[in-house]
Amino acid sequence: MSSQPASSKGAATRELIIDRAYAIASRQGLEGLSIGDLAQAVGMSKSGVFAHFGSREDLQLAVLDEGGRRFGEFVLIPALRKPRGLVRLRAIIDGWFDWVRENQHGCLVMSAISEYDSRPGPLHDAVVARVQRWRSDTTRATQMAIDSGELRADTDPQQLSFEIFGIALALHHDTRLFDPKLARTQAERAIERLFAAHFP
Amino acid sequence: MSSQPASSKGAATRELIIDRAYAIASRQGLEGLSIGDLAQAVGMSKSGVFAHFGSREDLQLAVLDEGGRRFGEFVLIPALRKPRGLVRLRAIIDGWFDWVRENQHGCLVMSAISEYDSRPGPLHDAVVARVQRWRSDTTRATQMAIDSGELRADTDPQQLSFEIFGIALALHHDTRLFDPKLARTQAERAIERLFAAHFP
DNA sequence: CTGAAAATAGTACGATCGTTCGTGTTTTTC
DNA sequence: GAAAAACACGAACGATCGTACTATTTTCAG
Repeated sequence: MSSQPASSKGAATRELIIDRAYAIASRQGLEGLSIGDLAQAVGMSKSGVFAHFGSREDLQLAVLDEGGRRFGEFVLIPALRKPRGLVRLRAIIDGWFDWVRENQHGCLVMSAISEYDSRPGPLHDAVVARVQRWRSDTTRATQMAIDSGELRADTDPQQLSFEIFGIALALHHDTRLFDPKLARTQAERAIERLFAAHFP
Repeated sequence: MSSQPASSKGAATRELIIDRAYAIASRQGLEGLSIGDLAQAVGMSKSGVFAHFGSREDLQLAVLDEGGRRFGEFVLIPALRKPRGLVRLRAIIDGWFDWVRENQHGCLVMSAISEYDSRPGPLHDAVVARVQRWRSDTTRATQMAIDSGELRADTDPQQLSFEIFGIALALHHDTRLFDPKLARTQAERAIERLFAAHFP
């Protein structure tokens, strides 16, 4: 798959750079991503790497974008292939939980949220836009589960997705700081209790 | 108040340094705290500030400690003056929620969690120990509410405090990225629903 | 195959980082 | 008030940061 001619050499190495940058930033955060380290990781000169992006900030934006893209491909895309309603909503949640497990070393977007939540600038805006989109995707899936009658009609989809978000955050948190398996169990139990309270 | 002789000049300026450092690190994170900026903030020379701590890491540890201390003083201490049981547990949660509101610019401990959750070292260990203590405090308060019969006897206190933690994380998250007031309302509703599911 | 264009390397810059060291000043102790 | 101890300063260090500028190499179209 995706063995396109890659248009040009430059575009190909740019992809390589972003790939390595994603790996680094997932562990060190976008602020901990330096062009020197990155150049060494791809086996290029600093200036060679730098030339692909007008500035460090543009590089960070590109890497953040890649992070959001990978998350979407791992979680949202598969879920969208499921039928609307509770099945899809559960697919989103399960995919999200799996994502947390697969990325125990660190999730780029999550780190970015903490890094830029109260630091104005293009990166802050990009992070907010990303998270907002993701939240509204979840809310939309919740709304569909209400429309299909699988969740009670008086369910507030925004409230529900807020709480789902909280459980995912707690899972993310405990996975890193404490015991991943226990955290997963607790998160799943929390989700079940949450749904149970909203069944018709 | 607190016009103690401050033991010595050195201890007094050390307190001043940590106070300014706390303010900076709350916004920029402990990794974003530089000795140069800090020196300028306290009106001292870099080396003068540095001399109070053997290393930057020791400074960071001291600031983290101060952060935990302030959180404890704001949230836990007042709650411990309430009677055991649901009242105290609610005091913990309310205090926590208030803390998030009062620290919209940024919470040092929360930032530290993200910064060191997957970076080994003394700071990681200190963060984990702090959060672990806080979690067990919450769990203990939950257990007391079970013992008093205000929550169902089959309630799992660890599970419950996991979910409370998640709601607080979501509140923290949405307060920074989205609308603080809406987030607070959603968090409170989530707590009520959570308790309602565990009432006898 | 050739010439233009794109991609990469090399070098150097000013700034800032944490840290060390020697010296001077202030505080504490007797 | 003098001696001792604590404290603060200023300069300098090696390292690394992002970035600019100029060559050199590589790619691609005709």
